[in-house]
Amino acid sequence: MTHSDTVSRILDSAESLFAERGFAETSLRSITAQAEVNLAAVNYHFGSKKSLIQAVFARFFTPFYQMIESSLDVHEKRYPDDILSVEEILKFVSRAISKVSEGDRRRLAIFMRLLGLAYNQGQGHLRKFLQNEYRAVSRRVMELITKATPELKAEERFWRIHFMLGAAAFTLSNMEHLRAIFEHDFNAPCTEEDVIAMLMPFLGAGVRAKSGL
Amino acid sequence: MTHSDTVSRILDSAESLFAERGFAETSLRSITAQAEVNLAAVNYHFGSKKSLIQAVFARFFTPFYQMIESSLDVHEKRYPDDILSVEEILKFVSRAISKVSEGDRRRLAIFMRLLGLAYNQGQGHLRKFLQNEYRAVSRRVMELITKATPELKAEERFWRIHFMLGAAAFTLSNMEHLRAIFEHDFNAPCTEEDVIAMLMPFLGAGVRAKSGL
DNA sequence: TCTTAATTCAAACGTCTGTTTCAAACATAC
DNA sequence: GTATGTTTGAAACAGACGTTTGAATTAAGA
Repeated sequence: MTHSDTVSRILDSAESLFAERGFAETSLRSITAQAEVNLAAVNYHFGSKKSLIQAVFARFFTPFYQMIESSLDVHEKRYPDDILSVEEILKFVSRAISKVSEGDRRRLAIFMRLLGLAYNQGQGHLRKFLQNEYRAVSRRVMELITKATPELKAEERFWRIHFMLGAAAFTLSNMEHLRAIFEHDFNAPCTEEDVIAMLMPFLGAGVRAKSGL
Repeated sequence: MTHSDTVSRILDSAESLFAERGFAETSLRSITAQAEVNLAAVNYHFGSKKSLIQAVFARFFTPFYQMIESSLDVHEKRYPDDILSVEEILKFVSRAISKVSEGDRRRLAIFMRLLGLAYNQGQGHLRKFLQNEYRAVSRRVMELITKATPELKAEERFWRIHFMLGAAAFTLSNMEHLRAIFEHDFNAPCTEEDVIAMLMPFLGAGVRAKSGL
């Protein structure tokens, strides 16, 4: 068993258990048991539980943000001065998410669940960590949205961006529960892609709503 | 110190600490310390930590749902057969929230934070508890929304209701953080009422968006 | 006032937590 | 093969946790 094998086995187990139970509710012992590695391996390779949590996020978010960056670069090179619509911007984001979680169906749900947890657990440590770590990309997306919604006052745009983030994070992070309820109520299947396809026009119409001020 | 005094002191402390840190991250010792009561009082009066958590929610949600129920009753008696718009339905809900948290500014934030946590912590125990406990009222609101959006297919309405719930729960439960960011970025004050006023048209436009199917 | 029940209190219980220790096993280079 | 640095392993650590106990205190009714 090579070094990186142990590390990634820990990350795999931590990722799924964190998404399933939350951070405080997941013990290092349950992680190392599922990963079939020694308990001490976590502190040896990551230093602490806190650092492990950050490492789990970094493994998710770094390729995600890189994907957005590069696809935006490609687009801007091909169509300079093109102004994207909100829906098109969201498409870039959702495509990046799909690419990152490619192959493993479960990873999309995990990704979103972790995003939701980052905002709701641990007194905001994770939120601050992510904000500092990926400031550049979020700035860039924010500026694109600003260009896409010139009619909005900056203050109102700020809030609407967070309304969008909230609707997306909440829905997608509870995707599994909600889909179960849906399939029970309607006796019909419903894929993640279906939900995302319905989410887009909701968000688009929301940001373009007549001002409430 | 009478019986109910100890009980409500525990509930007060638990409420604010849960909202601040989450459930697993809040110990009974920190709750009883802040409440200035004995540690054993929690298990004596509530039986367990789990029951205490449910009691905290019940104290919040019972008057909240009763407020909605009664105000809807009044309205339907005065204007039978009146079909409410989505915005009007949301007004009923938000007014009920305001009434319940009347007096204490902090309670609105706590209320929402708890709602967000209920969906994101503890493997969904709380979500199920709330769903079972307050099934009647949520059904009633759902039916009103159905009447308000006859053009939507039932499946799409299901998801849009949850998109709304998500945007509201996420935004309002992170209200304190978001307001801090806002006031830093814009050097301008921003009240809870301002945010809610901006949230309404966003949600209204979202549910009325052209179908994405 | 005496009795009885309800409540508070300090202390302890057993269990689980993240972390540390240090020897054993491993890999790598000379 | 020996020496060196890296990784694993079993065990133990100290501390925090929710819960229980049983005696002390308070409140209430007859």
